[in-house]
Amino acid sequence: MSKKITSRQENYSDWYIDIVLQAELADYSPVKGCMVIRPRGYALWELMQRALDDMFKETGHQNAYFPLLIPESFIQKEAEHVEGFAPELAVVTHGGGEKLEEPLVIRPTSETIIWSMYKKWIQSYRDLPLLINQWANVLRWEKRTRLFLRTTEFLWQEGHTAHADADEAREETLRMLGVYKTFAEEFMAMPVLTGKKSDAEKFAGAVETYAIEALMQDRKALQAGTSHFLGQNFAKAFDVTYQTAAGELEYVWASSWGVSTRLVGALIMTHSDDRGLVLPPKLAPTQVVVVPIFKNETKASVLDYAGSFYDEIRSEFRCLIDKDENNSPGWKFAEWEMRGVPVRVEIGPRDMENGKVMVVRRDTGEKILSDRGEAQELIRTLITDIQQSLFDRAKAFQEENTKEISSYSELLEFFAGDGGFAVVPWDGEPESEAKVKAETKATIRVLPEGNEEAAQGRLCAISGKAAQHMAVFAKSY
RNA sequence: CGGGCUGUAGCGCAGGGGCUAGCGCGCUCGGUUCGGGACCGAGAGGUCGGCGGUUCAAAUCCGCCCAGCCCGACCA
Repeated sequence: MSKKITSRQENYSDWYIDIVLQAELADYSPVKGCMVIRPRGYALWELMQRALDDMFKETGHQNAYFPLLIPESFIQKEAEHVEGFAPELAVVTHGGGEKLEEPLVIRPTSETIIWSMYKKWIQSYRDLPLLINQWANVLRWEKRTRLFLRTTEFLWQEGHTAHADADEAREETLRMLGVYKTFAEEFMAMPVLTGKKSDAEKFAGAVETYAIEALMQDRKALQAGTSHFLGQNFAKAFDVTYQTAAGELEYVWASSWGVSTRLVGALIMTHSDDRGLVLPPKLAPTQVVVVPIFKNETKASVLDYAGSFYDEIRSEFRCLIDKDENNSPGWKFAEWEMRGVPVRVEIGPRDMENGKVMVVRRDTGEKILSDRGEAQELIRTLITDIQQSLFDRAKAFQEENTKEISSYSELLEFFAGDGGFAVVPWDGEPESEAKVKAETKATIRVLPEGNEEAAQGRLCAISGKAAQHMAVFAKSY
């Protein structure tokens, strides 16, 4: 046992960090709060990017790239936006050895620079909608950072759309929220709640913020993606108007939406176990690893048998064959489990003689002795099964840890214990929300669709007044 | 940014004013092994996180700084 992963029970934070470092997903950089995404982690991100990017293209978006540096004055044009971001900005004051006339901000998000350009590009209703996405890095000076979950610099995509009317912009906001939900559930096998954020939690500069929220294994919520209806806030701040068919000048309506490398952290915390990373097959950089088991006398023949099997399946699956001669099979099993490869195929002399291969699934540890001729189909089935069963397991966990609450004492008790998602009738008052935060550390994660109707006739669990919403509270990352 | 803990070989740690800084794992070479983290032998690898101070002498004592973890404040 050379590598040890702290158990989740012993220390959930240490467990998470152990996995990130030992599975070689990322490493600390010399700069505080920053991280190096290593090839194994970046491969995961690339697969996420590919799936998301396809979905963005299918919904009519185009990619573009806007600059890293933003004039400081731009950030200040939208009042709430300035206030929201001021504490976490990094500012460039010098360039080429000289002090700059106007400092440049390293983008914390790109609304301002994008809307300064949209002003140039939009004149007529014929220019709308404008549906642009960019893949980029952003920088936010975070006080407390954690690998993938909150880093000073991170990678993300940000979609920025401009529309002729409010309904269309709202529709876009919700469409992309739906894209995120689909991606989270179908690719990451991570069930999410969707809904609107309370005012306290919404994006600085947005009219409405929507989010997907997932429940991690420690029963804390993680905001995994956000989609904002920006109203005309940025259009007004940057004076972006268009002429309608009737010849009137109107401000443009906007949405923006993003997901980041935080998704990698979400993925780890949703499925992994005390042996290491567990990855859903759709996003696993390596889906199948073939481990030949041989002695000196059997080496050539086993490698030949295992190698030909590997050659047969490699066109269908992302796979590797581990021919290393220095590590024992047991070491390799543990290592590939730690790295989260969904399916392992063990092939030794016995299998070779009997025309078999041993197929092992990472999520359950189940070993299946298969005829060699049937193994590829078995793996195909397992890949689908594992994807589904990871989702089912996570979904069951989410449901087990979601509780409807009606009284304040019950709420306190819930968050003093294991916690999870608490579905709570809420009067809609910021004071009630703040009280819960102060006394339990739990915040409103989302106001799910249809929550107002569900709250009718109920009393706020915090104030006792008439409830306006059924709010989902949780402690969060 | 406040409180606590930590920083010595790639990783995990021991040492705690004095002569050549150790141990386990890993790494390199040779050999034997190989169906759940193998073994033998020989090696390589260190400005003791950084800077400054005290001292005849600092990994060790003092100060400042940097980084990491935990708690808090803050955080689309």
